[in-house]
Amino acid sequence: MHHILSNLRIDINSSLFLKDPESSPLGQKIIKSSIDLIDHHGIEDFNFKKLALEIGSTESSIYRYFENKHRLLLYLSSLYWGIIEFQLVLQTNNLEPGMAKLMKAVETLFAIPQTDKLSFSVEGKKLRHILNAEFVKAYHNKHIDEQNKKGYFSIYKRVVLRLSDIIIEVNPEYKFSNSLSSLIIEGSMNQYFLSEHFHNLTDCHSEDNLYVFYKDLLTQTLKI
Amino acid sequence: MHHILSNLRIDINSSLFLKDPESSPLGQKIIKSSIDLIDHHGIEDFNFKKLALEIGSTESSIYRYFENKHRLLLYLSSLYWGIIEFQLVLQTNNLEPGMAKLMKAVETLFAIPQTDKLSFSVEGKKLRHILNAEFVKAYHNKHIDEQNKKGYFSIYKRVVLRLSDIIIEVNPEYKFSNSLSSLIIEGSMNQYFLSEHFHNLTDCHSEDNLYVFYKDLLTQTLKI
DNA sequence: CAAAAGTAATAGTATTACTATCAATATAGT
DNA sequence: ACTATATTGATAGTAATACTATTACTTTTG
Repeated sequence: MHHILSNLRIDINSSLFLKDPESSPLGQKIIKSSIDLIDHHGIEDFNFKKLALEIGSTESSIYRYFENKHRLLLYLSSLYWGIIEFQLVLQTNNLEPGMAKLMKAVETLFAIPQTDKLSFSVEGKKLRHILNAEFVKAYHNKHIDEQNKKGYFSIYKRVVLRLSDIIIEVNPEYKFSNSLSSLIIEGSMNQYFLSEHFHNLTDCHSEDNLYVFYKDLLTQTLKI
Repeated sequence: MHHILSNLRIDINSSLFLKDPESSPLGQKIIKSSIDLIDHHGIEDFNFKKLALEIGSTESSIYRYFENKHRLLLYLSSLYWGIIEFQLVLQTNNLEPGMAKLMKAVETLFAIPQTDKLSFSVEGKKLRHILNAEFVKAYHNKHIDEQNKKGYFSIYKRVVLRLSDIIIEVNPEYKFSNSLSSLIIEGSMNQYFLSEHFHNLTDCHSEDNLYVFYKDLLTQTLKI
């Protein structure tokens, strides 16, 4: 039902899975190997048959953990945003409101999620790559409203709203904090994607460039 | 091979179709009805069987025009961006470089594509809705690099670069014009999407709000 | 009016996503 | 050690989808 990270727990909506993957070696292998496979071949070329082959199990066994691969992607997304949220809080909650805090938050949002204290082994770099490449597919889907109601995106939404709060602290007069927050977060995933596939549509080919781009954008936009 | 718009032609990459849909009544019905159906039910619930039923034809007949539904989506995307590009040029090429020109460009990018001078009937509002909802799926796909090489996204890319050029005119010192342009364009589609499905993650629930949000963002960011 | 092109009708294949059933194995409690 | 229970493996099968193939009918064109 949740991941333990030191003594902090990441609560993943339990209706995303049929059986908690953390609770067994097979479940843990499912998570670990699905990240490897999706990272390497993309979600479209990924299915439970291939995953079963990879971990030396069977399709039917995997179906006992997840209803389908889309739920698994939502699980991985929640895991990712849960770690990011934890890091965001950890890095910023003791800082004074202001641009320095906001930029610390932005930096944290792009950082590789720290997975070493998770109860099972997950490669943070691969997890981030999956999210950058595939997260849009997690919500651009015909069941979005129904799934949203069930809370499958709540961690992600909380992250957007937390960044929005930090924006508001910088400039309480600013009227578009939610839009700016979502623009920044969605935008960063998209800029990664562009850098990989439509190289000349972005100037940000490294985290550093993206950081500078956003720092300038935010500093100018939120000037009082 | 192209759409006639007064005397301007929108060249759509001819390898996107097997047989030009403009060239026959059936082809025109395919375009018109696919827009209606995708607009109404989304791309996931759309297939050539349903389309055939809708227009009183057969699956095999439709397959003579398009290899698959993804190509059809790419065709519709090219049609959309082609119209937008035309409008963008029309509205801005006689303006003096500067913020007024940039904001005119931004306004044009969100506007409903004018389809009345097209050689066949297409509802601009529906076409825009499809793009806002489904365009990400046109390029978040495992064949992206191969398709990009074939030029399936060239009109879209040209639009991003045109906006980037207008940004540069405002402030020639600005180092992130490509990123800013793609952020604006992708962002606007995303803000529409958020307004529809994750209401509280955006403050832009109308074109006017989005315009104000961007105007402020751009004015501040590009200040010399 | 004949040739050609375009379309309809029908059937069929391959793949994918998912379900059902039952046997084998491991684990836990007594 | 023995039984009940949970977990996984093995196998088969279903339904839907995306796409292909073939043939016949209809319309257009020279």
